[in-house]
Amino acid sequence: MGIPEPSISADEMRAWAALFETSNIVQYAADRNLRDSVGLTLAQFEILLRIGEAGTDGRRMTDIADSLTVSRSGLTYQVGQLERKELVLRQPAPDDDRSVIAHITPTGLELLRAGIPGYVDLVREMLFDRLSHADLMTVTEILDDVRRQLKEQPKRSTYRRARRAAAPVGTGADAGPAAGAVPIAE
Amino acid sequence: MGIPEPSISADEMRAWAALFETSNIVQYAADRNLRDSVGLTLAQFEILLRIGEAGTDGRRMTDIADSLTVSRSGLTYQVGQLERKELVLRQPAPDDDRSVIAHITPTGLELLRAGIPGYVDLVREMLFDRLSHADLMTVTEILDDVRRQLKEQPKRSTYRRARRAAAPVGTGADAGPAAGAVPIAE
DNA sequence: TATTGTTATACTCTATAACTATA
DNA sequence: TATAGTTATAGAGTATAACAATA
Repeated sequence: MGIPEPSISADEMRAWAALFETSNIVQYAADRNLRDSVGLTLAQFEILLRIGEAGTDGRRMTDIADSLTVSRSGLTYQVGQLERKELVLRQPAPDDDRSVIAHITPTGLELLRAGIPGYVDLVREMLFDRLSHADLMTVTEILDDVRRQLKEQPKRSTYRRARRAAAPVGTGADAGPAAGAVPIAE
Repeated sequence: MGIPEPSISADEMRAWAALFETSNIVQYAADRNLRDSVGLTLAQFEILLRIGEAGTDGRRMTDIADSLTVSRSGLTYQVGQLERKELVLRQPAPDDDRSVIAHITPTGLELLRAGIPGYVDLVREMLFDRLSHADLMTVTEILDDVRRQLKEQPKRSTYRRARRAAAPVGTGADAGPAAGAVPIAE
């Protein structure tokens, strides 16, 4: 009863909680801010950013999906929203007739320019005004490396299978399996 | 045209992107994993974790909401889902008749124990197997500090007002305001 | 008056899988 | 066969504001 060893996983889960919550709090705030300032959700704004970054060349749909945490159909939906607002234009790719290239429109670019300063400011005020530049670089190096690794393999639309079958929600009777004590955190 | 100085904000936005994307990728994977293994979304599982951690005392709804990125009504909805599955039980608070305390049920505890190992493993494999323990501690210290600060003031259900009025989406004509060049990132 | 929590409505988004078309 | 993208549909989740009750 009760777990004595601080155990590695406790450290890890605190680290994960810090990452998780910090990221979510800022994302939430950015979402509210962007809805107010430019009428887009954070998800939409991030997509528009990706497309805008590509300049006049535009960007393939799959490319965009891979650079974000969005499914194909989810991206189709969101780009559809952007297109309805005339911030984006889809055109067939010249080299591969299966592909579609999304281009940013002048209106879209305008909106991007209107939204970016506030977005940058918000992230700075919430995150970076509380960090030394050294810490900033440290975190970036570490996380950027992890991110790069994570983006390599999963190839999007694949996901880890469960490693452990469990009661499918309602099966209220089966011997307690894994952990043995009330205190969570392990 | 084109932005010469790498500018602080470019560094910052890369740091933010690393945090943002890493967190999202892992959250997405954890969500899929938990749906498979215990039939809960990550959001629901996190709520159940909060309630489970509190043990027999249970936990006030507001308390839970404040420890997460959920609105009051959103929490009511999600706890309602958990209650329908009999993983949680709500009872009026003895000391404050406005408050409601959520308790975990034996079934809920069982499910928590079934789900935690896989969750911990996933986070470890995706995140911490790619980090030295020193880096782990560094990131935790830095982010934990930021998180603590962020959680103090915003007091939940408040949010920053937009700092800059902008075209409400469809106003396709007004002089380009803020930034001056195509390349985004500033 | 401020807080706690719930409800109601409308809407947005997501999951899933089927489907078309090209490589 | 595999990849690119869309569609359809059902369901889950969210935003907003109004509401009741207690502090």
